[in-house]
Amino acid sequence: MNYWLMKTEPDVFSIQDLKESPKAQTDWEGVRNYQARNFMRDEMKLGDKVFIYHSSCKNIGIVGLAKVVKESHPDISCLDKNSPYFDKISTKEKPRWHLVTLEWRETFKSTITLAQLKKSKELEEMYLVKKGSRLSVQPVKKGEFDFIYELSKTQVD
DNA sequence: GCCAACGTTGGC
DNA sequence: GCCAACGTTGGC
Repeated sequence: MNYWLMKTEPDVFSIQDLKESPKAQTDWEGVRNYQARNFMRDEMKLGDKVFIYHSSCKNIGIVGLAKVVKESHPDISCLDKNSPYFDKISTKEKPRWHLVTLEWRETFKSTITLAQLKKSKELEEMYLVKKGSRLSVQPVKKGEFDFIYELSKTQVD
């Protein structure tokens, strides 16, 4: 079992949108960064747990939990001329981009804010809180996952 | 809206 | 293979 964190801009696709998707599942399309793609293509496995993180918004932070319900398959939005994620280099035979399918598990009672994560001694080594970290798909260590998940259960609004 | 940090592109 | 120019991310 591996643990991950995936960023999304809630104005584009929020955890509520995930929850309200058919079967509460969605193909995580639009990732256009090789390192992030490689995590999805090569390392994310069925049943892995994924923190959902809202970025570029009013209330930045981890908002809930999802799990991987389908491993790597092509991100066909890269072939769609009308998609904002269109990529002219990709072909049907060789799509450059791959994704996984996520299923909503829970939405935390309140957002675990980035500021809160940064203040936690236990998370000093977490990739997310390091300067200059921009990866939209990133691994989370088990200890970090457990600590944050515990926070989600104990904190009140 | 600003800007630091990072990634990508393309000329040489 | 280097690196300058440009584009993007994302917190503030």
